[in-house]
Amino acid sequence: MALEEDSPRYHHGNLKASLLEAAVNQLSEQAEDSLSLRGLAKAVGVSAAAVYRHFPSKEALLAEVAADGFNRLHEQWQTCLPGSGTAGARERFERLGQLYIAFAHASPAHFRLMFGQTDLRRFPILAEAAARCFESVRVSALDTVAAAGVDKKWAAPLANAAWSLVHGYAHLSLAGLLTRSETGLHLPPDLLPRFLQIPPEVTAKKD
Amino acid sequence: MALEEDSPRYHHGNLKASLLEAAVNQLSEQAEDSLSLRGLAKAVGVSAAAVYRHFPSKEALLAEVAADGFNRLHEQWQTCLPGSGTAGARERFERLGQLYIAFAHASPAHFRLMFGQTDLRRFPILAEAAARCFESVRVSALDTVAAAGVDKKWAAPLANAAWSLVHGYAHLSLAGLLTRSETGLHLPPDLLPRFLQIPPEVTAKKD
DNA sequence: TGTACATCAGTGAACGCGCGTTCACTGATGTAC
DNA sequence: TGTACATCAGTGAACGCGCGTTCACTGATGTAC
Repeated sequence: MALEEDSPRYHHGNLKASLLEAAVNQLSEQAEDSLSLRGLAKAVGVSAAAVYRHFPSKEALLAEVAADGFNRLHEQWQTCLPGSGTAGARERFERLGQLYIAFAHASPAHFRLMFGQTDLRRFPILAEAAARCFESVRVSALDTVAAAGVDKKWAAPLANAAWSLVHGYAHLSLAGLLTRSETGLHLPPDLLPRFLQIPPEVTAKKD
Repeated sequence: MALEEDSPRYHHGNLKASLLEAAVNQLSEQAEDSLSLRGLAKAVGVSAAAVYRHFPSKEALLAEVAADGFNRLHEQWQTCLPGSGTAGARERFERLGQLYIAFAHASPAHFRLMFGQTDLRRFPILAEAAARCFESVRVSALDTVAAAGVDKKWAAPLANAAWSLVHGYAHLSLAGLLTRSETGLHLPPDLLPRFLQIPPEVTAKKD
């Protein structure tokens, strides 16, 4: 299983993973709509036709790249899902949002690919990866609402509002449209407790 | 000045406006990245080369289409800018957001074009149209903060938060990712007073 | 351990397409006299 | 009012490009005997 990156062999051995990796790399440097199958194959040092051994179409490849993004996000979220660790429900929910924005800023084109191409959602591998992330948002919102003693019926609206805020912030700040502050996020403090209509001190620091 | 829509004449007479109109029409039916200069020319009944009498490039045309979107939005906003009318500052600010979301839902592809292609921002006609809209958001936030008796320094963070919320909501609901409610927007009620840390009743109904 | 063979991940050339853009041109318009 | 002419908004053919995809193929791999 000794893989030598440099030696060009007839059988690449790891082509599918390499293509996905190359795609993610290219997305850190160029816009998501300028990803080409041929360019990807070239980057990996393989003929364009070879791609079709591993993906039925360019779209299927893109769907897997997008799914990969959701999987990375979901993995980062493991540290702040209910039942995982030190902080309280509200802190975990806030951390979810912070990681979301951090991901978008770290990989803007990847982020846009994940949310831009609605028609890619028909590939199950993407739909499922995305659903797993969205479910995490909802679960965390429910957890937060429960921990705050708020009626459960507010969990879904809270999830929508918080997710919208975070998603919009990610999108607009990437586009350079928001005012800046020294601290990074230039938002009113304590938005979440206000969503929850609880004075900040009630739920603060309960670890 | 009698323009007959149907009769094909050698000189179109109104080609630039017709091209922009055709573009907006096509955006209501197809994705923003499938707009082609040739397709547009065909839709208007003119050769592709004729487009270059009115736009130096396809990008310039797209920039004008995006600018047109901002201009439409700005025009709709005239009824709810400070100094215009019946409602209070907070109601006007909320109305801004509602019109923003309504625009996005009415013309998803146009909306995405306006915010998606950051590199189009180098066309002054677009940059200026966009800046006019963004300025309205900031002015309205400032107005709202002032009317609520909140320190002016919160105007910018409020504008960012409210705009992010609305933009994210528009984007995510277009993608079909949010939970739905009968009333349309499925969000916690009275988000804005909570942003402002004012009990709803203080600023409600002051017309 | 050595050979035959099925499997399948690769190759490279080609297809056909639609695209943005350029070019030399043509024909309608409007103004000067 | 009629003619000459400059202007310029159109035409249609062509260029060159990069794209996704297909095809007949080749060569490496691993398994059966």
